[in-house]
Amino acid sequence: MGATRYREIAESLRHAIRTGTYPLGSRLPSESDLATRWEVSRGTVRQAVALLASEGLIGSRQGARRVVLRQERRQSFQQLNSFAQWAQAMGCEVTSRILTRTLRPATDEEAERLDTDPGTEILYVLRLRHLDGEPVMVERTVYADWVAPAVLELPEDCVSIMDSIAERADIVAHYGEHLIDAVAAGSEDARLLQIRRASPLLRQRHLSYTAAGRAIEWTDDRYRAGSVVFNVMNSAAAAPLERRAGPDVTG
Amino acid sequence: MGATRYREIAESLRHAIRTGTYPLGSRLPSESDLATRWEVSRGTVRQAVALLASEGLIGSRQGARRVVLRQERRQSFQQLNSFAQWAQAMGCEVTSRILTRTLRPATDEEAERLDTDPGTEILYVLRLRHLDGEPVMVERTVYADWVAPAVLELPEDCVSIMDSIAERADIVAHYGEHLIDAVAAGSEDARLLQIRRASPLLRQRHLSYTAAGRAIEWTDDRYRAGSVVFNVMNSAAAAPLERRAGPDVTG
DNA sequence: AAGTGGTCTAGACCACCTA
DNA sequence: AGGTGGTCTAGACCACTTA
Repeated sequence: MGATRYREIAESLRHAIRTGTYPLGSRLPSESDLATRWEVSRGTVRQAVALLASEGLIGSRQGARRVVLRQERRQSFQQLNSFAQWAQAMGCEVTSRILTRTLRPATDEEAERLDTDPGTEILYVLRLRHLDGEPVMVERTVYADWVAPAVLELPEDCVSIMDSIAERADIVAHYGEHLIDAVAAGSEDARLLQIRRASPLLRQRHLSYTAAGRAIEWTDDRYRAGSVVFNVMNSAAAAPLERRAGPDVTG
Repeated sequence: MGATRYREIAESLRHAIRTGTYPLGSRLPSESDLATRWEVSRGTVRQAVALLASEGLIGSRQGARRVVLRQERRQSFQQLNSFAQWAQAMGCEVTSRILTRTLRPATDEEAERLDTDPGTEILYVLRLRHLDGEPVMVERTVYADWVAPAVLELPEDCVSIMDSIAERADIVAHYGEHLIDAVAAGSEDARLLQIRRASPLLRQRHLSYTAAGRAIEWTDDRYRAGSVVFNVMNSAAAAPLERRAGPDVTG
């Protein structure tokens, strides 16, 4: 996390927005104004404001000053990819328990997701996760063969598998792809989460991979309804999220 | 949609990625290489590749060539904000019916979302939407007072309200904020979607506003489970989506 | 009409990866 | 060690908004 000039400026602007120096709906100083104040070129100022725009904090239109759209910064990638990091940042007490760990050949779908050959030995993990003592999420993950040894070493109450394998085996997620939808609780889900069968669950399936593009894991996380909300901010300039048809859309 | 040099280059690269000139996992030419080929400066090439990166197509790390992460472009902002535009792009037949339109004072929550005073007269619309004849989504929207007249003029089978008011009244959404979670179907939901009460629904609440930051509408869309999946791609560099606690997380 | 953001150039130095 | 992306500069012209 290198400290650069444009990150400094961005952080200063973030702080000014959060503390009300530039209230919601107000206009930011012009680029040339900021460039003068910070004694940098206009290009560097543009890098700073582009960062804030990508965080959804400000919006812009040609010819008009930039406008403050929100006061709070969006959470980081780590917090989206890691349940533990997210929950800790929220100030919740997180506990987890690995219920089963099974080495077995990958199914065709798993092999495709993990970009490996069908039949490769992968590691399947079933895990139950709690917030402040309440069971909130069931996690079913398959880890790629080259990751499995590191995961097998971990204790069954390990709070964050991703953090642990980053530290011990230097396996770090750089990219993620997420599929979000709603499903009815199956009997295993219902038993573990202590809810009725067919209750609504928010499902987040995601694939993590390294900076080099190597797949690490493919996971199916199911949250009790009401426990979690996903939030996304977009604009005509940038739309990070897309909507897709589910399997049972007719046609 | 102005044609600029960097957009041209981006479109050309997108095409090359989609058609396999640069397959999944392969490396893109270097910036200086592209700059020479296109007879532009390196800065312009960087704008082009930044665009592709924001679409999730390519990833980058300092010192190494850019890598192809996916082949297909993410859908546009319009398609995320507009059910009709999304469905049409998918090749589905879309129909909609406005069931009720009611002018009434805004509740406190609605007033806050629409950034107006509690008690301001807003327009509440209940609408049922079909894909290929199947009821798929229930939409409950409140429109800001200044938008209401344009919406009241529309026929009850209007396919896209956002498109129509853009055309007739020049009211265009530029930004959106989305909250995604799962809920159980209420009795009205169940009746309209022809499913059982308490069935799982994927809920997308969203707020649209203009380029100037003025709130247009606040809506609660509920999809039949299995009909739609939200997809997001993120990286350590950019995380557009965040996870939030729901109302009934303990603590 | 003046101000502002959007686009573009032609350089430069550095940190990092790959061979 | 050479190549590559990340950062930064100091200009320029244009399209658009605002007063």
